[in-house]
Amino acid sequence: MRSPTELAQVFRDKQLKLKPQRQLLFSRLHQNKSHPTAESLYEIASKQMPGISLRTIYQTLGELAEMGELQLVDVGIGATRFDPNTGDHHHFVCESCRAMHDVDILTSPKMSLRRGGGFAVNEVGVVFCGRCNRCNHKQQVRSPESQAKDKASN
Amino acid sequence: MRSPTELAQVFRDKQLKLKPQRQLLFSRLHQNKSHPTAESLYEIASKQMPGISLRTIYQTLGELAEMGELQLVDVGIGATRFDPNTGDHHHFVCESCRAMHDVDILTSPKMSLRRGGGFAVNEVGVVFCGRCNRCNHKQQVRSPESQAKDKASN
DNA sequence: TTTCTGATTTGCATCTAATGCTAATTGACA
DNA sequence: TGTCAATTAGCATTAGATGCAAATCAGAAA
Ligand SMILES: [Mn+2]
Ligand SMILES: [Mn+2]
Ligand SMILES: [Zn+2]
Ligand SMILES: [Zn+2]
Repeated sequence: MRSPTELAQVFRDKQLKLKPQRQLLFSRLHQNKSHPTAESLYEIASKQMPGISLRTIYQTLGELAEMGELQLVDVGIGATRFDPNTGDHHHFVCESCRAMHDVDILTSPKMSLRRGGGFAVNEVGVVFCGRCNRCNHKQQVRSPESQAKDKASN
Repeated sequence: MRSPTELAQVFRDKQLKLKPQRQLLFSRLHQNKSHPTAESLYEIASKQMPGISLRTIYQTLGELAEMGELQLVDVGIGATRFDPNTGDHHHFVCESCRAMHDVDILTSPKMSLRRGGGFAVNEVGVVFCGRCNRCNHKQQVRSPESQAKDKASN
């Protein structure tokens, strides 16, 4: 995803308004490696802009995704994650704390794309599911509630 | 997944009752390659047993999954799919009609398992997303409503 | 065969994640 | 400064799924 300033330019060029809500999200997303959900961004954004609407978060994230600035990652467990890293990579997700980490691509794009038994393949997603080091050490499985609070970042 | 008769035995051994609802689902699931959702199984089962509850479908599918007789496949688009094929394989899903097809494993298990940047990986899921041949031919994108009706099978 | 009892089913409430809708607000430009 | 389309925010609604408790029933025991 481009830098907040570059994005601002893009938005201006498209006659889109530069509301503070957007600018805030641009900055919270830029170089964010935490793979946040809409809700987690909402919590973070609310600290700096109390009263911001969750609806706006969804709205803006949707726009950015449509513009190709964000990648949507849905691993089938919990909510959709938003990833400003639009490069070709995959993900590991901890089934205990739900933290998500990048996994640099292992499968050669050649092998993965354009093969699927004779179908037109647009996208290949690889998800590694397991336990992160941190969760592996503490024995306890943490409650889904406490998990949500992990991904503060940026 | 085992055959209906084998499953019946397993259930008896565990002092679980052999209700007709279960037997019906056993038979609708056995060797079913359509990767049905709970709802689609509900529709199918309702034809033979009007009045069967969707809650029971979810219940029974959950039990079978917990017993390792079914594989849950969640591709992040639409509902969870249930797969009686518990072998090591992956999936192609058509983003137009949502049909799901098996993709025989391409990644060597060695390469995929036990690698993810230093995490304990339990499972690797590969999802190919695109358009199936049928949808590729007809231009039109079909409505999500009409799509649901494809997966009649067994 | 009848009785008894815990397993099962079912309907309904509830939940999470997300989207639809619309009135109120506001940035940008004339 | 006024205008107006873009944007926001609040609320309703949806899809998919699970929690809960009363009613039902398979099958062991008598
Ligand atoms: Mn990533
Ligand atoms: Mn399969
Ligand atoms: Zn973890
Ligand atoms: Zn298709």
